[in-house]
Amino acid sequence: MEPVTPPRRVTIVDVAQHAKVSTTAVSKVLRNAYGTSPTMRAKVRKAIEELGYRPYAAARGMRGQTYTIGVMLPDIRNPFFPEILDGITDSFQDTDYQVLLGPGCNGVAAEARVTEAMVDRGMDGLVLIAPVSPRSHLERIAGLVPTVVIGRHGPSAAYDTVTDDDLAGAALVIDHLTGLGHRRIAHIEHHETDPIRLIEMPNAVRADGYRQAMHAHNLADQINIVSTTYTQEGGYLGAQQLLARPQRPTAIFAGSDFTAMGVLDALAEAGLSVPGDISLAGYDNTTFAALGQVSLTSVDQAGHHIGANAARLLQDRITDRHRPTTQIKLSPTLIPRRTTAPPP
Amino acid sequence: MEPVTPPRRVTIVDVAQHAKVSTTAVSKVLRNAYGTSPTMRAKVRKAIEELGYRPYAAARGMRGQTYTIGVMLPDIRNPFFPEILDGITDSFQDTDYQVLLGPGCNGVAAEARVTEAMVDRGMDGLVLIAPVSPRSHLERIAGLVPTVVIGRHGPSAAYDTVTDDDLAGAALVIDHLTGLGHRRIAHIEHHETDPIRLIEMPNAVRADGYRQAMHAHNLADQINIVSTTYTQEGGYLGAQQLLARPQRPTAIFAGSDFTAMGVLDALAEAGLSVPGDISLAGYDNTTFAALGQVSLTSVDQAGHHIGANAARLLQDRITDRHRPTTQIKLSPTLIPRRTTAPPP
DNA sequence: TTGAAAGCGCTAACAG
DNA sequence: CTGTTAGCGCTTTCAA
Repeated sequence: MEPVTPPRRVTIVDVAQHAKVSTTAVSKVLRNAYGTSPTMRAKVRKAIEELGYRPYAAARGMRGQTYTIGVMLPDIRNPFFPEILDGITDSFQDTDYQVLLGPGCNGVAAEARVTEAMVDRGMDGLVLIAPVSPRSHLERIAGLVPTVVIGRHGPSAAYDTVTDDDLAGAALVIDHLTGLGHRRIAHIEHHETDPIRLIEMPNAVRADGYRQAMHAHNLADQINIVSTTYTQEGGYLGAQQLLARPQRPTAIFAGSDFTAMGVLDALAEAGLSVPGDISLAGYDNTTFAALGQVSLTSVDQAGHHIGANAARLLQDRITDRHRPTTQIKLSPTLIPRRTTAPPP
Repeated sequence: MEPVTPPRRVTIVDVAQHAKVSTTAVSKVLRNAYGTSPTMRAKVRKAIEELGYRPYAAARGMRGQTYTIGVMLPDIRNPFFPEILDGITDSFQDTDYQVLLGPGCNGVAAEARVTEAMVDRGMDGLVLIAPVSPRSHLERIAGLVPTVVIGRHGPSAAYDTVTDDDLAGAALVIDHLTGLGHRRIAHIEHHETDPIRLIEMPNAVRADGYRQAMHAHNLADQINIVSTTYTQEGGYLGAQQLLARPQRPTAIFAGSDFTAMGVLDALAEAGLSVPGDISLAGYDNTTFAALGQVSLTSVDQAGHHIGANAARLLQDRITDRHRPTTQIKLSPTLIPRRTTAPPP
């Protein structure tokens, strides 16, 4: 057997003929526009129902809206991002907008490709989650399409932003650890060199928060940072480096839960127990952290809340492109679990 | 400060004027169509470059192609799906197609909404990953747009399929466990009642594979199934039910890694050690299973391979809508880790 | 090999 | 309140 050629789509013209009205009328009913009598609405609705009509987005796109929101997700594997995504999709659930995701955006080039593709497809709004693209690119995109950027510190005149307070999050961890009696607290950061990203990226802000919090606790002389990446491997290598240094830390603040997973591997390999020998905290409160076998102390960012706020900002911006940009900063909370305890 | 109104997009007309040729010429060069001289191609390419022209997908869509592939992912949280997705996107990397994901497709209604939205947006091809929709809906969609279905057993005349051999996967697990000396091997399945899904869904096939393999090992009298869901909670509840039954199993085959995570929780709560008291195997070989702290024996499905095959089938079908449908079945492999050992 | 022109389905001026 | 009509940017006959 073989698939057959698809039948011609039902168009607004078919509906108009069936309902014995003009196409304008149909269009207006579709968009709940001004100037339609209840009688006409009923007739049109009935025809739409009977014919199974659905508006063709490409044609609508040619006249302005596509009713599509694009979300750029840097890493679909990071269990933190789905929360944000849910927050976004839930907010658009009862609207005519459909949310579509751009996958595989690892790196500046891939991000550019995906964002351009979204612009080309006439999307009505964009949410960029933790983009690594240079600011100039973000602002260019935002100049073309209403855009909200999540997880990038530093305000912009071109786009709205939603961030979690990474400075406060890092402080939560250090407060928790010092409260338990730790002094030799090390940090594993995601390496960053670009001067703008050094200010704007969450990883850089977390490292900064670590430094500031250590100062605040009069532990400036204990500051001990190793610079790898926010990956399991980065955590593994980072922990090995830390263990090789003269004074072994009694606690490690890993910049992300992924990193913490690698730290756990390295510590297990070195025959060290957690939290017996070393305490460990992560960041993002991912599913990994919550697993009973892992039970990692972590910082929760309320991803759903972040996404919902981004969606609201985006809808506002779509409504009024000229309103001043808004920056929303949300507060993280600490989730203490079994990987942190008083030092030995 | 406030964002400004975006400048008018560069169109094919601008390019034509700039290059001093017709719009037809530009269109042909864009699509590498027949009937363009090298001189003309060069002129047009130069103009495109200088003006930074990008084709507007909505306009293209009105005449046929949108150069967009839609992928429906049921659960973005399942760490198995990103592998498939990578396989798909990698295959489309060097083409003009852009892959976009439909998020939040949990349940029949949500799936319908997303698939319809993709059809409305004139997508050129669809990949549906492990859809739960009734077969009739899948075939209707496939009648409208070239479609490949992943992870749904049972051939269709309307769409191509790529599946992993779940029957063989279940057998791998049972072979492994019996090889270790287990006889009382229980299974936790995802509850299914719909008669068609009972044949087509991977979870149902895995349960079937468990039964067949137990028979093959002359352990038909030991068959012990509990029916919950493929979630952490489902695993937790399933394990509790198993422990409450008269003869405690020496091994549990959980239908998914998610399920296995819940089993681990329940066993820990009951004071049972893994694999000391009970061996445990999962399915999907997700990131969870690979975590050092967990180290779960699992079945690997070669997700990247699945995705790549689906992409190839889709491209073939887009090229020729009338070719007979193809069914591809891939073979899983067992990844033994530390949660399985000989019975006590 | 090249270009003129029609039209895809929809929206929005504008006229009635 | 309702309908006529002119495009949106692109592809595709068809004629030159």
